[in-house]
Amino acid sequence: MERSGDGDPRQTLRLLWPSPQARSGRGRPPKVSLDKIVAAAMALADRDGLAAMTMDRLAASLGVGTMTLYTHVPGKAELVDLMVDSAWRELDLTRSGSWRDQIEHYAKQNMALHERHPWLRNVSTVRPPLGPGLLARSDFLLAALSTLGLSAAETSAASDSIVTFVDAAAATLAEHTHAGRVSGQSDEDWWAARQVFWETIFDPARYPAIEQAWHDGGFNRSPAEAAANAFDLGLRALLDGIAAMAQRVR
Amino acid sequence: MERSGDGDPRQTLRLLWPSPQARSGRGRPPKVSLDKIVAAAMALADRDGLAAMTMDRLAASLGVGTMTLYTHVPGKAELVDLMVDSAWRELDLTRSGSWRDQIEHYAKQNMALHERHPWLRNVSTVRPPLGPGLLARSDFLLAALSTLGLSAAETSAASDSIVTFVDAAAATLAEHTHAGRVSGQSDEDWWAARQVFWETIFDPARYPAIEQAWHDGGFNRSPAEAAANAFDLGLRALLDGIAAMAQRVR
DNA sequence: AAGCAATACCGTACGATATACGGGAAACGG
DNA sequence: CCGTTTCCCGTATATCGTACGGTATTGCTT
Repeated sequence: MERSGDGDPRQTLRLLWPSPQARSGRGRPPKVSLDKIVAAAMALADRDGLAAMTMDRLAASLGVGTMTLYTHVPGKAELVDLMVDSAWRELDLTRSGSWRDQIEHYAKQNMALHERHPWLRNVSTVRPPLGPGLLARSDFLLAALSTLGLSAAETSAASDSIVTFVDAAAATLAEHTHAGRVSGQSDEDWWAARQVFWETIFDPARYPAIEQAWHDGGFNRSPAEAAANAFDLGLRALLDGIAAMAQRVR
Repeated sequence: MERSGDGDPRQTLRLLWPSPQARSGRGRPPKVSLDKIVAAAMALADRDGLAAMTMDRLAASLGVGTMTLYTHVPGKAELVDLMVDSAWRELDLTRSGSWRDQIEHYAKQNMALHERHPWLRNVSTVRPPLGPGLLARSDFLLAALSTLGLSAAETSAASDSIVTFVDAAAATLAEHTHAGRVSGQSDEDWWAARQVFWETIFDPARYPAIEQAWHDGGFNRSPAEAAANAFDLGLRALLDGIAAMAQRVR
C-alpha cells in the first residue's frame, strides 16, 4: 500500500484556510458541505479502515452521487489531508502543570487520538498538511519547551524529536491495541504465523541475544503491553535527556 | 496511499525462510528467480517510487509476462514484505565500541538505508515481516543494551523505543533529503505552498510560540537540516535517558 | 523412443478504483 | 422570463491487482 494524503499542497491549503467569502446566494444550493464530507469520511475510515474509504462508498454514505464529491474536493488525496488535520484538531491541548506534565499530556492525548482513528497510522506523517491542527500542536509543544532555556534551534529540534517519537509510538500502540480489528487483515493469521515462527523456524543459535531475552522473560507480555512499555520508557528517557540538556545550559 | 506490505503472514514466512528443498529438476526451468524479482522490484522502487512499482512494470523490467511473477510470489503484498526484509539485511551490523557506539552506529546505518531506499517510509513499520533482516536488527540492539544491567522487560522496551524513534526519524530525514526527487509529488509545489502559507496565511497572534520561535531564528535552517538536528538531539536525549536509568539500577 | 508428470510461462478477462467530461437541474438577479 | 451562476451526477476511461486456464519445456519412466 502506498501512503494516503499529500495532495497538491496548494489546494489543500486553500481548503484548510478558507477565505471568509460569503456565498453569493446565487446558484444551486449544496446538498452536502465540505465539513460533512470530511466527517463522513472519518466515520467511514474509523469503522472500516482507510482502504474501505472509497469515493463510491463515501458518496453513498452521504446519499449523493460519487462525482458530487469532486465539486467540494479536488481529489482524494486532499480529502485525506483534511481528515488528518481535522483529527489533530480533536486534541485537547489544555495547558497545565510543568513543561513535562504538558508533554506527557500531549502524549496521552495522541495515544487516545490514534485509538479513535486507527487509520492515522496509514497516513504518512512526513510533510503533513499545514492546517490549524498541526499548528496548534506545534505551538503547544514549543510553548511548553520554551521554558527550558534552550536555544531556539534546540527547542525546535526537541519539539520535532518529541513529535517523531510520540506519533510513531502511538501509531504502533494503536495498531496492537486494535489488534487487527479493522486493519483489513485477519489477526488470526498473524498470530498463527507468529506461533509457527517461534516454534518451527526460529533458530536460537543464530540470534543469541533474542534467545537470552526470551529466556529472561523479556517477551512475557503481549505485543500490546510491550508497545505500551516501549512508549512509556521511551518517553521517560527522552524527556529525562532533554531535561538534562536544559540543566547543563543553566 | 494506503500502505503496502502486510501480505498473508504465513505466505511471507514461507518465502522468507525457504526450506532447503532442492529443485527436483523436473519441469520447466525458471526464467526468473524470486531473488531477482525482489531485486528488480527494489531497483524500480528506488528509481521511480513505490507507487510506480506495479506488477506490469516490474514484469516488463525483467522481460517476463506479468502473470509469471505470480508463479514465484503469492501477491504484491508479500513481495513488498520481501523487499522490506531484504532492505534490512543490507544493514551493516558490525559490533564495535560501547553500547552507545553500537546504537549510534545502528542509527547511522538506518539513515543510510532510508537514503538508499526512500520507499521504506511508505511501508508501515508496524507488524513487520519476521525475516532474517528484522531478527538480525533485534538481536543487535538487544545485545548492545543487555550490557546495561536493566531488567529483561526494560531492555526489551528500550530496544523497541529506539527502533521506534530511529526508524521514524530516519524516514523523516530521508523524505526531506530526497526533497521530493522521486516521491511522486513535485517538491516545487510544496515549497511554493510553504512560502504562500508563511507570507499570506499564517496568523502570528494565534500561534505566539511559533511566532516567537520564528523570531528567535529557530526556523533558520532548511527542513532537511532541521530534521537532521531533531534526529541527533532526540537520539542523544533518548540514550542519555536510558543511560541514566541504567545508572540508577546499579 | 514415446509417453507422463511436474513445473513454469503468460494471454485474456474481470472487478475495483479514481476521476475527466459534459450535460442537466436549481437557485438568484434583472 | 431569461441569463448566470452554482452545484449535481451518469457515463466513460485508464490503471491496478490478480483469477483462470491453456501452453510450453524439462526430466523421468517404461
